[in-house]
Order: sequence, then C-alpha cells, then structure tokens
Amino acid sequence: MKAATWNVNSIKARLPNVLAWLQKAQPDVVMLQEIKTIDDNFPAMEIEELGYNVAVHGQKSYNGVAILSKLPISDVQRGLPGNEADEQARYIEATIAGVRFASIYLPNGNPTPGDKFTYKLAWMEHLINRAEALLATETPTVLAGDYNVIPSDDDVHDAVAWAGDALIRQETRDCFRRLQNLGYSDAFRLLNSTPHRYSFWDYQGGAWQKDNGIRIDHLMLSAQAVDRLLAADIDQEPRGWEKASDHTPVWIELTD
DNA sequence: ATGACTCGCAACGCGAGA
Repeated sequence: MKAATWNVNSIKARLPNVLAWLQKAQPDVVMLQEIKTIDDNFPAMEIEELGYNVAVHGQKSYNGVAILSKLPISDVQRGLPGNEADEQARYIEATIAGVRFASIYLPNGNPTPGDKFTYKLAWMEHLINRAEALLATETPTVLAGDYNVIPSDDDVHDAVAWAGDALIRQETRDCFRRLQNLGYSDAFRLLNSTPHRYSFWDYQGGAWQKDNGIRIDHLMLSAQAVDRLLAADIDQEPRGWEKASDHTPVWIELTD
C-alpha cells in the first residue's frame, strides 16, 4: 500500500496537477491539506472517476483537509478530538485497510511571539494527546501532513535565515520531539539519511530553482506501522510542473 | 533593481501562507 501526503494549496487551483499525479504515482491513500474550500465544492467527482473514495473536512477560503483512498474509508473523524472548540479545519482521521490515517494541517504559527504562535503550540499539545490515545488502540497509525515543523537543521537550506521563525523555534521542535518520543517515527528520515531534502519551496525568489527549501511535510508512523514500512521518499516532480503547489508529495510504501 | 509569488475573495487590493 502506497500512502502520500500533499499540501496542494487549493484543490480547485491544483486539480489538473492532482489528477495527473494520482494517475502517474498511483497512490492508494492520499492525505491532502489546504484544500481551501467547503465540502460541497470539493471536486469529488473528478477524483472518484480515478477510482478513489473521498473524505473531506473543508472550510471556506482557508485550511481544509481530505483523505483519498482506493480502498473503502471507514470511521471518519473530522476535527482533532479533544480540540472541539477549534473552528479551523485542520484534521481528519479515518481507517483504511486496518490502518488509522490522519491528514494534518498544523498551524504555521507566525509571527512569533503572538497569538498565532500560542495557537500553534496549543494545537500541537492536542495532537500529542490524540497521538497517545491512538497508540493505546495498537492499530497501525500514520499521522501525515503539513506539520509546519523543520525537525532539524538538516531539513532547511539556511537555518540561520530561518532563526526565530515559528517553523524552526525550539518550542516547536520540542513538541515535535515529544511526538517522536511517544513512539512515532518520521518515515522519511528513518530510511533516508541524506540531509537537505525538501518538501516545500517558496514561490518567491527562485527558491525552487535554487533548491532553497525546507522539509515540513511528514508521515509519522507508530511502531506497528514502522513494522510494515518498505519505502519512503519525496516526489519532487510535481513542484516543477506548471501552476505547481509550493509543496510536493511525500510518500511511503507499507506491506499490505 | 523601475525587482521580488500565489491563493481566495461577492475582490478590483488585501490577508495569509512559510
């Protein structure tokens, strides 16, 4: 089973690229972020025509997450349990072939300090709580998405330039580390020690052409999921396409 | 450097993203 995460930066603007990538990469499960639309306007029909089932947790203009799957989707949970007061659509969870998947759009958190950074850290606390609860189920679990976290200085082209940013601050990294310490592994880093591999390149300043990127899209796997991990990589190709998202897909392959 | 991106919006410039 191949599962991927991709922040598409608007599903409507990105639909041709998303359809092209689904046909080319043939993922079984895809976690999408920043769909930027309400559920009713999600282009489900076009995606279903390629053989996918769709579960959406959308919102007008901002945020929004979804899960696509060639296999049936069950037990869909919209919103992060324990964080019911959150009005932003940043989390959806569902079971596919006995694996629990979550599509996560973690808050950016800039500027720091400020309300948005406080919101980011609080959101991470809720995520850690949910991640811990999922471990107790002993179900293979994949928490995938745009974490807006640069885990280490190997995951950024210029750590000095990013100093103080919400994506790299120690408080942010500490929360991410706590998720790892619970027992969730960064699938890409587990299988790839090469530094300076990225999943996001800014639209500005020729960042893509210069490979000035950051690695902030992660698939975090419980031990039961790690036991089934065969491969993990970043597919840089869609970032080079016309009308690209600023993020590119990151994927894993699990034993069936 | 007369520059520097892309999205949605009941827009016609702005906020947000990272």
